[in-house]
Amino acid sequence: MLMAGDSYHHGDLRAACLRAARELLEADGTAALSLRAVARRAGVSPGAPYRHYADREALLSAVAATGYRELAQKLAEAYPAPPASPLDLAEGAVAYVCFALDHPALFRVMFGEPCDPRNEERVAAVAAISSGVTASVSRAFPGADLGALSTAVWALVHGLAFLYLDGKLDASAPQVVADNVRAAVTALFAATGAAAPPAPGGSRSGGPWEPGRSRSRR
Amino acid sequence: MLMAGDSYHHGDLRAACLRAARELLEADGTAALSLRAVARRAGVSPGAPYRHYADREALLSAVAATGYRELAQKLAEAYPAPPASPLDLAEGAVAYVCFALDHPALFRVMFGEPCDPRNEERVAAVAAISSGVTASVSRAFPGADLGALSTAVWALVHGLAFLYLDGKLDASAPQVVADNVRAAVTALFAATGAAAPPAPGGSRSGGPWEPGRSRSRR
DNA sequence: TGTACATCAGTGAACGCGCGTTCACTGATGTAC
DNA sequence: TGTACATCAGTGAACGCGCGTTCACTGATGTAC
Repeated sequence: MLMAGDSYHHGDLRAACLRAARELLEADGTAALSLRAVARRAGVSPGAPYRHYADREALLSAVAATGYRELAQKLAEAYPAPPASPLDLAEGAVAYVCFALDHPALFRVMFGEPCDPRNEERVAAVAAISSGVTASVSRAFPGADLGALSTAVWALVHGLAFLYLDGKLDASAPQVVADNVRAAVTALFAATGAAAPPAPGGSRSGGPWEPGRSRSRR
Repeated sequence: MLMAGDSYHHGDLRAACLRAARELLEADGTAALSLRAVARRAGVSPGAPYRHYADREALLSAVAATGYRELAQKLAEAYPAPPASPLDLAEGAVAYVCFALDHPALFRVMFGEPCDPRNEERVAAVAAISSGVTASVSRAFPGADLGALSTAVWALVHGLAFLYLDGKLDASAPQVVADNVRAAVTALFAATGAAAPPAPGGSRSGGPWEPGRSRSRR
């Protein structure tokens, strides 16, 4: 009878490898994850992971998939209950960028190297993010060219994440990042018109985001 | 007396290493560039590059710098003589994405891994791109919150490049990419108002980009 | 112009390393009777 | 319940590899006189 953490041989080495890989990424901050290091960390011989993963690439894809799922989760949490306005998208952007900065090495595994398109788990997890973005955009901008606009919004957010990750933008403090991400998203919308519902008593164009009016974040 | 390609010892090994590195990136398509491979390709012993680069990291930064400069060049070429409208930004986006797809491995060296912020050449080359974007944005959107909007535009374009590079978006044909990039950028502007100068006789919102009206590209 | 010398770019062998992957094996677990 | 067997997760040693980097050296080039 299997029990978590106390089972047949090692137990669930498949999951243990994923955990070890994630820990290594957090600890060493490097995206150069090796199978041997994972095995070592999982307390297992170098050959053991091959019982569960065909090769290094397969493990990497599985790790990436856990990251995609976690990111999707964070995005879902970032929106207020019915996500409805363009400004809600800014909160999604903040969540996306924060995820990247909280897990830089993982993020690079997810997006920083060519990925194996034949790994179904991976493809499915990415599709979930993509369709989540599309759903949010469709509610924030009813009637827009959904495909093109979703692509643009995802790209905007994704690009912000990478630029922060690379140190191309000031990522010195989480609050600074959050404010600047909101400002960037807002500026893009503000520059081109007045998509957002008018703020009570506030002009929206070009001004900095007012922290006092911050949206529903936990 | 030094002459190009016929000089003191090897000649200009510093430049030859850069060339070899670029060739390897193009040929092998991998961003895992090794000093030894570069030396081999340059027809020189493994230790030779150390006369010109302190270590692998230094060579990588120098390679990245050539990439930044080349990208800046391409961006400059993408704009019509006085870049003035938001739609011109779409052409810049197309150029940026095309550069990434034309040089995927190089692009990943430039942006796909943590970069050494103490390499001055590298920092300067990045700053050139950043300020180029800012200049264009300031002309396309006079009066906007320049800092935030430039960040947003760069991020948008940068994110598009990465999503295409990762296969997250359909990159099957250059023309498809160009059209979709224009559509994405246009959709973002269109969704939020009417920033672009009205096209003669054309509604702008949500529709696909009309190829016949293509902007000044060479 | 010729000679002696200093410089320094490139050589090639060597170092120690960690890697991915294979493979015959062992031994714990589950199962058939 | 007990025994014989089949399964298969994990072992540990080994393979061949390419890597970054060092180092004493050599020999072509430039320079001082």
